[in-house]
Amino acid sequence: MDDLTELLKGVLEGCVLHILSHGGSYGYEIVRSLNRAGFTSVAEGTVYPILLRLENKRLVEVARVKSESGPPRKVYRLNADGRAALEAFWRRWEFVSSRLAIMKEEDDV
Amino acid sequence: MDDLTELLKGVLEGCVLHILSHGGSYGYEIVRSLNRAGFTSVAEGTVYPILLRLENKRLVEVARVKSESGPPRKVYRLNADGRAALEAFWRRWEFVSSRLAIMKEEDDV
DNA sequence: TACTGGTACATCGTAACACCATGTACCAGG
DNA sequence: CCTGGTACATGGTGTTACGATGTACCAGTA
Repeated sequence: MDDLTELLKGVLEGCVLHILSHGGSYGYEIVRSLNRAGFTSVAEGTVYPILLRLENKRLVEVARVKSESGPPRKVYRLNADGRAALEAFWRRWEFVSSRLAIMKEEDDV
Repeated sequence: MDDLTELLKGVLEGCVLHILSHGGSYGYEIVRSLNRAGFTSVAEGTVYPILLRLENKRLVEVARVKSESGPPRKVYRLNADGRAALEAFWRRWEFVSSRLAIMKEEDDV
Protein backbone atom coordinates (compact mmCIF):
# COMPACT_ATOMS: atom_id res chain seq x y z
CA MET A 1 0.00 0.00 0.00
CA ASP A 2 1.02 3.57 -0.60
CA ASP A 3 2.40 5.86 2.04
CA LEU A 4 -0.28 6.44 4.64
CA THR A 5 1.85 8.57 6.96
CA GLU A 6 -0.13 11.77 6.71
CA LEU A 7 -3.51 10.08 6.88
CA LEU A 8 -2.44 8.31 10.06
CA LYS A 9 -1.73 11.54 11.90
CA GLY A 10 -3.98 11.52 14.92
CA VAL A 11 -5.46 8.20 13.87
CA LEU A 12 -2.83 5.95 15.38
CA GLU A 13 -3.22 7.49 18.81
CA GLY A 14 -6.92 6.72 18.57
CA CYS A 15 -6.17 3.16 17.50
CA VAL A 16 -3.89 2.66 20.47
CA LEU A 17 -6.57 3.98 22.80
CA HIS A 18 -8.99 1.58 21.16
CA ILE A 19 -6.67 -1.39 21.61
CA LEU A 20 -6.07 -0.50 25.24
CA SER A 21 -9.81 -0.28 25.84
CA HIS A 22 -9.96 -4.06 25.44
CA GLY A 23 -7.76 -4.58 28.49
CA GLY A 24 -4.12 -4.04 29.33
CA SER A 25 -1.48 -4.28 26.66
CA TYR A 26 2.10 -3.18 26.06
CA GLY A 27 4.12 -1.56 23.30
CA TYR A 28 5.52 -4.57 21.57
CA GLU A 29 2.15 -6.28 21.50
CA ILE A 30 0.34 -3.14 20.35
CA VAL A 31 2.63 -2.98 17.34
CA ARG A 32 1.51 -6.51 16.43
CA SER A 33 -2.12 -5.60 16.97
CA LEU A 34 -1.83 -2.62 14.64
CA ASN A 35 -0.05 -4.74 12.05
CA ARG A 36 -2.82 -7.33 12.20
CA ALA A 37 -5.41 -4.55 11.92
CA GLY A 38 -3.96 -3.66 8.52
CA PHE A 39 -1.38 -1.05 9.45
CA THR A 40 1.39 -3.41 8.48
CA SER A 41 4.25 -0.96 8.44
CA VAL A 42 3.69 0.65 11.82
CA ALA A 43 6.77 -0.05 13.91
CA GLU A 44 8.02 0.38 17.46
CA GLY A 45 9.50 3.79 16.82
CA THR A 46 6.00 5.01 16.14
CA VAL A 47 4.16 3.30 18.98
CA TYR A 48 6.43 4.00 21.92
CA PRO A 49 6.21 7.79 21.56
CA ILE A 50 2.44 7.46 21.45
CA LEU A 51 2.43 5.49 24.69
CA LEU A 52 4.66 8.07 26.34
CA ARG A 53 2.24 10.76 25.20
CA LEU A 54 -0.73 8.91 26.66
CA GLU A 55 1.19 8.52 29.89
CA ASN A 56 2.06 12.21 30.06
CA LYS A 57 -1.55 13.15 29.37
CA ARG A 58 -2.56 10.84 32.23
CA LEU A 59 -4.90 8.80 30.06
CA VAL A 60 -3.41 5.47 31.13
CA GLU A 61 -2.20 3.57 34.15
CA VAL A 62 1.14 1.85 33.84
CA ALA A 63 2.41 -1.33 35.48
CA ARG A 64 5.70 -3.13 35.04
CA VAL A 65 5.08 -6.80 34.51
CA LYS A 66 7.69 -9.54 34.22
CA SER A 67 7.78 -11.32 30.88
CA GLU A 68 8.33 -15.07 30.39
CA SER A 69 10.78 -14.31 27.63
CA GLY A 70 12.57 -11.00 27.46
CA PRO A 71 12.74 -7.79 29.43
CA PRO A 72 9.87 -6.64 31.67
CA ARG A 73 6.82 -5.19 29.95
CA LYS A 74 5.16 -1.84 30.54
CA VAL A 75 1.50 -2.79 30.61
CA TYR A 76 -0.85 0.10 29.90
CA ARG A 77 -4.48 0.33 30.88
CA LEU A 78 -7.04 3.06 30.14
CA ASN A 79 -8.36 5.12 33.03
CA ALA A 80 -11.54 7.21 33.03
CA ASP A 81 -9.88 10.09 31.19
CA GLY A 82 -8.52 7.63 28.67
CA ARG A 83 -11.96 6.23 27.97
CA ALA A 84 -13.28 9.75 27.53
CA ALA A 85 -10.43 10.52 25.14
CA LEU A 86 -11.29 7.42 23.14
CA GLU A 87 -14.91 8.48 22.84
CA ALA A 88 -13.82 11.96 21.80
CA PHE A 89 -11.59 10.41 19.19
CA TRP A 90 -14.41 8.36 17.72
CA ARG A 91 -16.59 11.45 17.62
CA ARG A 92 -13.95 13.42 15.72
CA TRP A 93 -13.29 10.49 13.42
CA GLU A 94 -16.98 9.98 12.73
CA PHE A 95 -17.30 13.65 11.87
CA VAL A 96 -14.42 13.77 9.42
CA SER A 97 -15.28 10.37 8.02
CA SER A 98 -18.89 11.27 7.30
CA ARG A 99 -17.95 14.52 5.57
CA LEU A 100 -15.56 12.72 3.27
CA ALA A 101 -18.12 10.04 2.58
CA ILE A 102 -20.51 12.73 1.40
CA MET A 103 -17.84 14.24 -0.85
CA LYS A 104 -16.96 10.90 -2.36
CA GLU A 105 -20.57 9.93 -3.07
CA GLU A 106 -21.12 13.10 -5.06
CA ASP A 107 -19.07 11.68 -7.93
CA ASP A 108 -19.63 7.97 -7.56
CA VAL A 109 -23.32 8.48 -8.20
CA MET B 1 -16.61 20.71 17.15
CA ASP B 2 -13.37 19.70 18.80
CA ASP B 3 -9.96 20.28 17.34
CA LEU B 4 -9.67 18.26 14.14
CA THR B 5 -6.21 19.50 13.19
CA GLU B 6 -4.40 16.19 13.39
CA LEU B 7 -7.16 14.21 11.73
CA LEU B 8 -7.13 16.64 8.81
CA LYS B 9 -3.48 16.04 8.05
CA GLY B 10 -3.38 14.70 4.53
CA VAL B 11 -7.15 14.91 4.28
CA LEU B 12 -7.44 18.58 3.34
CA GLU B 13 -5.11 18.20 0.40
CA GLY B 14 -7.34 15.39 -0.82
CA CYS B 15 -10.42 17.57 -0.34
CA VAL B 16 -8.87 20.36 -2.37
CA LEU B 17 -8.04 17.90 -5.15
CA HIS B 18 -11.63 16.74 -4.99
CA ILE B 19 -13.02 20.25 -5.22
CA LEU B 20 -10.76 21.06 -8.15
CA SER B 21 -11.90 17.93 -9.94
CA HIS B 22 -15.29 19.59 -10.41
CA GLY B 23 -13.75 22.31 -12.54
CA GLY B 24 -11.53 25.30 -11.93
CA SER B 25 -11.57 27.11 -8.63
CA TYR B 26 -9.38 29.46 -6.64
CA GLY B 27 -8.16 29.81 -3.07
CA TYR B 28 -10.74 32.12 -1.65
CA GLU B 29 -13.58 30.10 -3.10
CA ILE B 30 -12.08 26.79 -2.01
CA VAL B 31 -12.06 28.02 1.57
CA ARG B 32 -15.80 28.64 1.27
CA SER B 33 -16.33 25.22 -0.28
CA LEU B 34 -14.51 23.52 2.56
CA ASN B 35 -16.47 25.51 5.11
CA ARG B 36 -19.73 24.48 3.49
CA ALA B 37 -18.55 20.87 3.42
CA GLY B 38 -18.39 20.94 7.22
CA PHE B 39 -14.81 22.03 7.79
CA THR B 40 -15.99 25.33 9.16
CA SER B 41 -12.75 26.52 10.69
CA VAL B 42 -10.48 25.96 7.73
CA ALA B 43 -9.07 29.35 6.73
CA GLU B 44 -6.95 30.92 4.05
CA GLY B 45 -3.70 30.35 5.89
CA THR B 46 -4.34 26.65 5.49
CA VAL B 47 -5.55 26.54 1.92
CA TYR B 48 -3.01 28.73 0.17
CA PRO B 49 -0.05 26.60 1.22
CA ILE B 50 -1.91 23.53 -0.05
CA LEU B 51 -2.42 25.17 -3.43
CA LEU B 52 1.24 26.11 -3.62
CA ARG B 53 2.11 22.49 -2.86
CA LEU B 54 -0.15 21.21 -5.61
CA GLU B 55 1.43 23.70 -7.98
CA ASN B 56 4.95 22.63 -7.04
CA LYS B 57 4.04 18.99 -7.47
CA ARG B 58 2.68 19.85 -10.93
CA LEU B 59 -0.76 18.45 -10.20
CA VAL B 60 -2.58 21.57 -11.35
CA GLU B 61 -2.63 24.18 -14.09
CA VAL B 62 -2.82 27.78 -12.99
CA ALA B 63 -4.38 30.76 -14.72
CA ARG B 64 -4.74 34.35 -13.57
CA VAL B 65 -8.27 35.53 -14.09
CA LYS B 66 -9.63 39.02 -13.48
CA SER B 67 -12.28 39.28 -10.80
CA GLU B 68 -15.38 41.47 -10.98
CA SER B 69 -14.75 42.59 -7.44
CA GLY B 70 -11.30 42.46 -5.97
CA PRO B 71 -7.79 41.44 -6.99
CA PRO B 72 -7.21 38.90 -9.78
CA ARG B 73 -7.81 35.24 -8.97
CA LYS B 74 -5.46 32.33 -9.37
CA VAL B 75 -7.71 29.72 -10.89
CA TYR B 76 -6.48 26.15 -10.47
CA ARG B 77 -7.43 23.17 -12.58
CA LEU B 78 -6.44 19.51 -12.21
CA ASN B 79 -4.24 17.98 -14.89
CA ALA B 80 -3.79 14.26 -15.54
CA ASP B 81 -1.31 13.84 -12.67
CA GLY B 82 -3.72 15.68 -10.42
CA ARG B 83 -6.55 13.33 -11.26
CA ALA B 84 -4.27 10.38 -10.60
CA ALA B 85 -3.29 11.91 -7.26
CA LEU B 86 -6.97 12.31 -6.38
CA GLU B 87 -7.65 8.67 -7.13
CA ALA B 88 -4.63 7.64 -5.09
CA PHE B 89 -5.93 9.76 -2.24
CA TRP B 90 -9.33 8.08 -2.29
CA ARG B 91 -7.64 4.68 -2.32
CA ARG B 92 -5.56 5.54 0.74
CA TRP B 93 -8.55 7.08 2.46
CA GLU B 94 -10.74 4.07 1.70
CA PHE B 95 -8.07 1.82 3.12
CA VAL B 96 -7.65 3.67 6.40
CA SER B 97 -11.35 4.35 6.70
CA SER B 98 -12.31 0.70 6.27
CA ARG B 99 -9.79 -0.47 8.87
CA LEU B 100 -11.13 1.95 11.42
CA ALA B 101 -14.67 0.97 10.63
CA ILE B 102 -13.77 -2.63 11.42
CA MET B 103 -12.16 -1.60 14.71
CA LYS B 104 -15.16 0.47 15.72
CA GLU B 105 -17.69 -2.24 14.92
CA GLU B 106 -15.92 -4.69 17.21
CA ASP B 107 -17.31 -2.90 20.25
CA ASP B 108 -20.54 -1.46 18.96
CA VAL B 109 -21.81 -4.96 18.34
C1' DT C 1 -12.29 62.79 -0.38
C1' DA C 2 -11.80 59.35 3.10
C1' DC C 3 -13.16 55.24 5.02
C1' DT C 4 -15.12 50.83 5.47
C1' DG C 5 -15.82 46.08 4.23
C1' DG C 6 -15.64 42.26 1.19
C1' DT C 7 -12.55 39.99 -1.99
C1' DA C 8 -8.05 37.71 -2.87
C1' DC C 9 -3.30 36.15 -2.29
C1' DA C 10 1.01 35.26 0.35
C1' DT C 11 4.17 34.00 4.18
C1' DC C 12 6.40 33.32 8.67
C1' DG C 13 6.44 30.80 12.81
C1' DT C 14 4.63 27.14 15.74
C1' DA C 15 3.08 22.73 17.31
C1' DA C 16 2.00 18.13 16.50
C1' DC C 17 2.67 13.89 14.54
C1' DA C 18 4.51 9.59 12.09
C1' DC C 19 8.71 7.48 10.97
C1' DC C 20 13.51 5.95 10.58
C1' DA C 21 17.64 4.67 12.56
C1' DT C 22 19.87 3.43 16.38
C1' DG C 23 20.83 1.86 20.89
C1' DT C 24 20.12 -0.89 24.99
C1' DA C 25 18.87 -5.03 27.33
C1' DC C 26 16.68 -9.54 28.57
C1' DC C 27 16.45 -14.37 27.67
C1' DA C 28 16.25 -19.13 25.45
C1' DG C 29 18.09 -22.50 22.25
C1' DG C 30 21.49 -24.39 19.38
C1' DC D 1 29.02 -18.33 22.65
C1' DC D 2 26.08 -16.35 19.79
C1' DT D 3 22.02 -15.72 17.22
C1' DG D 4 17.33 -14.30 17.18
C1' DG D 5 13.10 -13.04 19.29
C1' DT D 6 11.30 -10.02 22.86
C1' DA D 7 10.90 -5.31 24.78
C1' DC D 8 11.69 -0.41 25.65
C1' DA D 9 13.63 4.25 24.53
C1' DT D 10 15.11 8.39 21.86
C1' DG D 11 16.99 11.83 18.65
C1' DG D 12 16.41 13.71 14.24
C1' DT D 13 13.68 14.53 9.98
C1' DG D 14 9.89 15.73 7.06
C1' DT D 15 5.21 16.92 6.51
C1' DT D 16 1.28 19.09 7.78
C1' DA D 17 -2.52 22.30 9.59
C1' DC D 18 -3.01 26.67 11.61
C1' DG D 19 -2.82 31.43 13.55
C1' DA D 20 -1.25 35.91 12.81
C1' DT D 21 -0.07 39.25 9.86
C1' DG D 22 0.55 41.87 5.75
C1' DT D 23 -0.56 43.49 1.14
C1' DA D 24 -3.68 44.88 -2.34
C1' DC D 25 -7.89 45.49 -5.28
C1' DC D 26 -12.40 47.42 -5.59
C1' DA D 27 -17.31 49.22 -4.60
C1' DG D 28 -20.19 51.78 -1.92
C1' DT D 29 -21.05 55.50 1.17
C1' DA D 30 -20.85 59.22 4.23
